[in-house]
Amino acid sequence: MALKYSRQREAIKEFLSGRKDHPTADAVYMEVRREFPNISLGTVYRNLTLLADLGEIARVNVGDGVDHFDPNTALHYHFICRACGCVQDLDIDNIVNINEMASAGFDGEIGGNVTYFYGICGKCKRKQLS
Amino acid sequence: MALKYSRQREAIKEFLSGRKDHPTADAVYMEVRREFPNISLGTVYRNLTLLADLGEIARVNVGDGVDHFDPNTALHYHFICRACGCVQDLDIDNIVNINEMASAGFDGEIGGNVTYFYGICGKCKRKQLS
DNA sequence: ATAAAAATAATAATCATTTCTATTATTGTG
DNA sequence: CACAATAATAGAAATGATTATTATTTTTAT
Repeated sequence: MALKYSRQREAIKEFLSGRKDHPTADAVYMEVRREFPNISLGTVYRNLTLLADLGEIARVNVGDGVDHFDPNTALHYHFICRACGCVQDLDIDNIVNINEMASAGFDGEIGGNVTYFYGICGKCKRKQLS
Repeated sequence: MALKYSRQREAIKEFLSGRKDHPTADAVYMEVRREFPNISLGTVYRNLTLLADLGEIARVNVGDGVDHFDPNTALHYHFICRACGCVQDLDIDNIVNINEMASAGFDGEIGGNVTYFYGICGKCKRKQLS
């Protein structure tokens, strides 16, 4: 099944590429709908899954029950605010090799890890003080 | 709303305490049903949530779309097999302080992190070789 | 221009989980 | 022990995210 161009898919990719807030499928739907008023949610889901499978975007599971999508496919870590639920990128320069640590004394093979951090984001922290 | 005893809740707690395989709510339901043939799935969910809120068990999100439950509430890490989906405990002795690393240059407050490892478990690895 | 194949919109289905409600079980007090 | 207050239950319906289905529309190679 050779890939065929679709304006909807381009719009989804285009929208996502300008985002740093890791939108959900529904958030993508809401926005792309302004350009394509009768795009269906199913189309959004199908294309997000396709793009993720192609490796053009990343699906991010931060444990809040909803999938988020990230135009940045490079390895990096995420922070999730317990107060507002926002998802932000973290810039950890020292990449610790926790995979090797975990491999010690384990009889299987560790291929990777998923790590996310949670707490209170800067905005919510400032709001609490006032 | 003061807590009241319930035989169903005891059975759920009892069953879970003897497990190392991190069962899902449905798996708990299937087993406890042998003792309480008409326990409802809703009761299982409600009690698992209650026990987790009380801190007597832990809810484990390993990114497979289903919640798992763990009688071990102490800090430890999990491994998920990409082949069979099993969830195992990992024994990492050196606990790296990645929270502090992530905090560097971040304007919010990091309270914790969720980390899980994935790969091929020992059993599946051996199966692949044969 | 056209026909094959892929993508779409709209809708129905699925799956995990939560909520609702009438009934049952637990428990503190007389 | 009886009994009333209230928490917990079973069963069923509801919810929310996601996937599947299908008839129609787009894309694209010839």
